Amino acid sequence: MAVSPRRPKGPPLNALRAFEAAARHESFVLAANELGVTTGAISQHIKALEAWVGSALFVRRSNQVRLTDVGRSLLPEFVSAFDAIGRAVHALRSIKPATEIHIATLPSIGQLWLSERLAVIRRKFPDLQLSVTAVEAPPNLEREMFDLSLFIKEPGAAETETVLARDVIFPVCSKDLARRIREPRDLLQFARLLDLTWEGDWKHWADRAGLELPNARQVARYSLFSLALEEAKAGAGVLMAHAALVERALERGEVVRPLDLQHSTGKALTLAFSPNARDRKEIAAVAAVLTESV
Amino acid sequence: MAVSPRRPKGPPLNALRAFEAAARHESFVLAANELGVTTGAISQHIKALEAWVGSALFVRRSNQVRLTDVGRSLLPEFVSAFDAIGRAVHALRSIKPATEIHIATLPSIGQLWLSERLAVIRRKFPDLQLSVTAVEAPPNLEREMFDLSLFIKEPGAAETETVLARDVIFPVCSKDLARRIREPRDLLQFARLLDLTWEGDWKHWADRAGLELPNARQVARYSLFSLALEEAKAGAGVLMAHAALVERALERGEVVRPLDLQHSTGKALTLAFSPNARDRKEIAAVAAVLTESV
DNA sequence: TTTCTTGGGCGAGAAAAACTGAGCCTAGAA
DNA sequence: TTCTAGGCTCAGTTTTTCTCGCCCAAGAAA
Repeated sequence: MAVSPRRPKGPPLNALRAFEAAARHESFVLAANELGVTTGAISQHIKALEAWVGSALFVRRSNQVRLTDVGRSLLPEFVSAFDAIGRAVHALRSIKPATEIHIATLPSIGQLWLSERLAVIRRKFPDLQLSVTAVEAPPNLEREMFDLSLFIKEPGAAETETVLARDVIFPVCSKDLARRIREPRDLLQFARLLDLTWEGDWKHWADRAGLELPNARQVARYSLFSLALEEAKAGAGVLMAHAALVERALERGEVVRPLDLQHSTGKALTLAFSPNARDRKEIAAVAAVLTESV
Repeated sequence: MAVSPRRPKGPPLNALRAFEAAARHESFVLAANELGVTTGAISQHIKALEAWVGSALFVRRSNQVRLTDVGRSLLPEFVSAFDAIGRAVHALRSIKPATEIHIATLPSIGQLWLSERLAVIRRKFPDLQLSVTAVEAPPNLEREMFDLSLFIKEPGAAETETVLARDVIFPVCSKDLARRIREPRDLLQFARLLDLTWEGDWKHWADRAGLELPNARQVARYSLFSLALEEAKAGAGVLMAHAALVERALERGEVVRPLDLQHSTGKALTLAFSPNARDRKEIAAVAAVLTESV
């Protein structure tokens, strides 16, 4: 009889996780980003996994990776498996009262909306460690170790999300500039400021205003909304602003609304809860402060 | 705003797996055995995980570990999460035709029943790598990387299992001894041989035979059925045998049945399939040989 | 009682895995 | 044409994981 010394081993769990992330994003860079490692690490995990199965999971195309058909067919099973792990880990986390709360949000929301509310929360709950992580896209809260996330997005299921405010956009600029603006057409004399995250905002608002936008040179793009806002304060041009992000600047008079017309994007500033978060009193308390502060 | 450099990390996946196994068995030794590592490794994983949560998952009681209540409440979620992982990994494995087939079985079944059939299979499918792992208890085939398992057990769901033969027990001994046996009572003059795995066999058969077993000295226990069988061949006593395990020895006349009376244990020699195994032609072929050989 | 056995803890060192960083490559965009 | 984005590999390092040896306590056996 053939002796087989030990039980046959499965593939390394970390490689499976790397595969799941890479397959979901169909990109090593995004996967690496999600898992907080370099692409090299992902690449090696995938390679190890492919060696284990003896079959390619991705096709490498110089500039990008694509899932093979088998790879793609495997994906749903892996996604739900790691969702299950995520839920289990959340359950594990929730056996102790939270002393540290992790919030994920857009950089701009973090700086312009959350920041001052966070100060309130810290004052109210001095024992709580709050951490805010700026990420570009809403994380999967079943999976990742955030307790709350705050994004401007299409509202989803009510059990896991609370809508804080409808998302509304309108132009803002410095007082100086505003004096020279009477009607939408007047905006065109100034540079249009915009955040790369919301590239289409100007178009949406212009459509609503019946304004034709020349596809002009006169556009300044910023990778951060707050940068664009600073520029607007300084009179560099007109910024298409999201209400939640400029409420403070408007109150302070640092920028003004030259025109009343505003446009509802259909999205909303939305607070999302990780599994179990609603049942954990510290997290619920933080969420309550955020909700009531609107 | 508090800067939180990276995304909050979850606990190490391997620690979760260690917890799942340890919690399921409520024993570090068994968990270590299942995962193919030492207890020390398990111990460290658990410690790391407890540090991560900040709360005890097990209570250590010098001679054993017990799950805490919270630990126990977490278990089902972890079990199903790792089952999901197991299924995903099986799916992953099955994208390539099998070149290596792993079978789990009892040591005694491996030696006395499977061994010669394996030879047939090897002859028939020379390209196939067969590996047989001897384990004490039927592994969870959703989880572990076996393709087939072969055990004497209560038959379960028909989709994942095939019954090869009802489990029947009866006494066997050498020809010499058999000459001095006419009725059940005569057995008592000889040593009773038994395998630790089936400690209760003598009792069951004796009940059926209406025989009173003195709780005698005259019992020789072996950790391997095949050892006990060798002893029986040598005339050291009477062995309570399982039909499947002595069929060959009976054919060869190495042992004989001194009495006709046999007892059905209600269990069966059962071939179990891992997920997907039935759809993989190499595995199905191997299973067919085993099934037809009965 | 004493002794043995079993299951687990702890620490040091070894082994294995995972990660990073630099340099290279290609396709498509500017 | 050049630049950029996304990926690959390889070497070297860091981190994790594992083993090994020794200790301990409780319960079983003697």
